[in-house]
Amino acid sequence: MQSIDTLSARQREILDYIEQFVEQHNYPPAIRQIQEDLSISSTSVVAYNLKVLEQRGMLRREGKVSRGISIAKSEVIALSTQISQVPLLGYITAGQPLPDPEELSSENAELIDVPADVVPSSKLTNVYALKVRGYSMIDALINDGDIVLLRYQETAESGEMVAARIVSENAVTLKRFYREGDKVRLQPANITMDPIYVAANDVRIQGRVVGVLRSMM
Amino acid sequence: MQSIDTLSARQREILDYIEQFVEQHNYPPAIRQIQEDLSISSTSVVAYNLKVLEQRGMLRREGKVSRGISIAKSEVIALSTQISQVPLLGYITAGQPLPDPEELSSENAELIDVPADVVPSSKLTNVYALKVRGYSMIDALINDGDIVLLRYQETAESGEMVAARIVSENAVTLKRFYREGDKVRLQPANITMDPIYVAANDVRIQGRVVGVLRSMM
DNA sequence: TGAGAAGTAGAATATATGTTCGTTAGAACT
DNA sequence: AGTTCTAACGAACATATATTCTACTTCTCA
Repeated sequence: MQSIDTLSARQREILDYIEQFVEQHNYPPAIRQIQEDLSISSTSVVAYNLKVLEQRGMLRREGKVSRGISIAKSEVIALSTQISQVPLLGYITAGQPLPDPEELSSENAELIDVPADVVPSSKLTNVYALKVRGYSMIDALINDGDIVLLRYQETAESGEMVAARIVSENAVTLKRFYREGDKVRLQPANITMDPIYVAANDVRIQGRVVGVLRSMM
Repeated sequence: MQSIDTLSARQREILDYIEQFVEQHNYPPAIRQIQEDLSISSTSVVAYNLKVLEQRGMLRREGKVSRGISIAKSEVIALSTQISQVPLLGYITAGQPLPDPEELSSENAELIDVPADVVPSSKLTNVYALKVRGYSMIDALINDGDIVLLRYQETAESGEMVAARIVSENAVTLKRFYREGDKVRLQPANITMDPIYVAANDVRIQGRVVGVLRSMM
């Protein structure tokens, strides 16, 4: 047998063929199909090479099962690029209250993809998206048209960026949250700008900002 | 036969089973497997219902092929969530020149997912990503740690946001580009800030900003 | 209430498909 | 040259799997 990560030409050929076949048909090829399409003289040759490929971990096989071949790689892809989506529940503006995240489960909401680099799929529960309207969030480095990703939570730890509703002003704002006694300091993400201070009981946290997506197409 | 979009309980059960089976095994189930696991009395019952499901377009079958079942839906998913990734080529700071996008094809670069909502996969050619270091891009509403998506191009139309290198200052900046005679106006995305004017021949466009990803985990 | 449609049963049949096994041809090594 | 190992052959074999056919139940609706 060759060194651990070298595949013979034939093995690579077979692997590619399987990959392509699954892509096209959504089900795996039979050994005979591989044999014929690749002009291999005998099914046993295919079987032999499949065994090698399996030992190398390039694919998995289910014994005695017709077409019981699955490519390991495609599983990895399926895992790493698993469909991570959150519902886009509506708009966020300075003046309006946020849409009710109770509709999180609503099936009719549009879904948007969230790359794992922004929010790991493991932490995607209770996360929803809102589209920003207007320029009121510019001090949070968020522009008109941006999509903000919020995790629904009513409390926050100091330093987290939250969607905060200031009750007395009936305004929603995105700022970093710092609890300071019976007051709350709301600090713009833009470090060149000054914080504002609000009475703690005048602030309702509506969610934590976990990401921002901006398209400039 | 029932109305066009009504499936019998058994049909739905079978469909769900297949879906789940494929999910788990990466290859489709055999008719007998469906029969046994769902405690159906005969394979012909399964065959009958599969035929109905196929006529409804819920799945596709390849005649006489073992396990030649593929769920239509999974194809759609495969298409709509196609893997859209771009290479992360390095960092962008105010002082440093940009990494050479020639390495675009370099296979060793880390890849990051780009949701279609940010950049449609059809327009993803020549796009690469850079991670922002420092706070020099705040006037472009871009923070330390953000990931900017750039399409490589050396010219730009007025109004596009570009990565511009100001030669005399050896600085890179992200601004909206406006050509005004032999001068160039570079306008911060933050509309509350003032533009700067530079001689046209002092500006090198390094790419167009097509998106921004910000993670706040 | 009765006939046709939709669905279920059971068994037999045909074939699609994985596996086994004895051989052979080279390559690598002694 | 002899041994050993990988890779490839070809055919026979066993069985996994789809299909077919007939008969029987339920359901639907005029």
